[in-house]
Amino acid sequence: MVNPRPAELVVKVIPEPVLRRLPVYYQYLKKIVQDRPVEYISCTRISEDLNTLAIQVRKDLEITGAEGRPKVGYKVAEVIKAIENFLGWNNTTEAYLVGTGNLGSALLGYQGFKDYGLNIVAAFDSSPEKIGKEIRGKKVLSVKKLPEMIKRMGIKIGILAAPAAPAQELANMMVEAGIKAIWNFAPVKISVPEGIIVQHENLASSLAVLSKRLALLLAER
Amino acid sequence: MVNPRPAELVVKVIPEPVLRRLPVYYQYLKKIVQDRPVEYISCTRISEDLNTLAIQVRKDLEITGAEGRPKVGYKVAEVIKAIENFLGWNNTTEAYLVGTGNLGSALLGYQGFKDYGLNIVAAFDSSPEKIGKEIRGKKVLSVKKLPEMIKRMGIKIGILAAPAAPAQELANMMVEAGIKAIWNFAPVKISVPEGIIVQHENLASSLAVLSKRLALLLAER
DNA sequence: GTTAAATAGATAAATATTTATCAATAAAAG
DNA sequence: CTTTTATTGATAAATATTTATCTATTTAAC
Repeated sequence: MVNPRPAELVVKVIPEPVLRRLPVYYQYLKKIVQDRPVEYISCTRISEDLNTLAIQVRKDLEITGAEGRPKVGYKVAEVIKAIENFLGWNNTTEAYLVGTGNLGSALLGYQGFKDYGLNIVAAFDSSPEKIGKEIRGKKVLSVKKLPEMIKRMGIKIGILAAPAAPAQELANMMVEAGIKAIWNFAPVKISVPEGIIVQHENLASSLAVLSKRLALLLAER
Repeated sequence: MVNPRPAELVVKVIPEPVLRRLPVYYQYLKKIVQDRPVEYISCTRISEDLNTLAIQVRKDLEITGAEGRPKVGYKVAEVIKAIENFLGWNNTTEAYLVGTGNLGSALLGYQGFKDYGLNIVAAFDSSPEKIGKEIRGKKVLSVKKLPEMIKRMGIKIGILAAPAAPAQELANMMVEAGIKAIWNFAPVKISVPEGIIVQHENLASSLAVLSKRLALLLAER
């Protein structure tokens, strides 16, 4: 007889596609309750509205721990909570943003982050004209202060919205100072030591999918 | 004996993960040649620099039709061209942008798009203060003119950077006027008729992956 | 020349992810 | 109260994607 591993050690690894779909349900359900009070909703209904398969929705929700009732469906509020808890969006995480160009400014002004438990508390830039000013209500500090501030405030997430050229160096600086996760919007792959998380955000990747699909579409007939 | 399908009808469908990786190679290779003139590069080298597996790189490049030589590797310039051709980035596609808030403005100012064969030729907004002005050098027109302009210019790609609320309506308007592909940055899933492409860009999805991985990292030990 | 090394290309195996099927359950209809 | 229906939850199958193995080829070193 084989001894099963103790439950604590079985770290169930969640497929990335599932993780990426959860926020879609989350946004959808939040909109649902906002538009009109709905207590229950079924996977069938969700899948029709989001144009996917009911089985997939069921599988995905199962992972969050949400439980439904036959013939009725899931309690909307419970699913929202389940997704929040599962993703760790129930309590706020503070982050620093580095680079206040077009994209950086847009990210600073994005109101949606607070729904996802993310709070950008300050921005950093190297340009003297920007340092000391405020952008979208957030203080802009000199990148020279970045390491010290990361340490002092115990910041764990860094959002990198700098140009390609200085991106790697800025990432090194952040990691050195104790950042554990970098959300990278710079159009280069950055290297980090083992144990540090990098989430690469690449517009070009999405555009590639779009371009190819459009090309195929226009080519057929 | 089974008759194989004629070659023209065998539309080889490309896995989305592959499509998403191609721009990463593309950016990497462009940077390589920019930094110093390199004629050949091997999969091994690429995989080391990008921290992936050589086999994957080889498989991915194979799809673009690039050919390498044993012991030497691929001609850098040829791979770049192969990716461009494969994704249809070799000739420019014109696009309209709808919504000139923080994100819309950032997209208007993004210089990288021209490398990917995308040219945002005009922007549309409903706010009277913005109409008639220029943002990042691009004219802002009234959304009322959107359908007419799409038809007149034969625009095929619409970039939707509006708030969630009007997103669906704007999408409808675009499709009605002849748009074939929508790059959607609004934080809602939008529905379109069969045959129209929607590429959903969801920051929350990426953040979900980051959040979960960070939570797991901080939880261990 | 001959041999060794590095690499692409082809084929096969392994793994991850999606989709389908079936059984159990609770609500609603008759 | 019984039957029907819609639904979840569990299990299984199918498909997609990644990773490994093997072979052939080309270059460079000896």
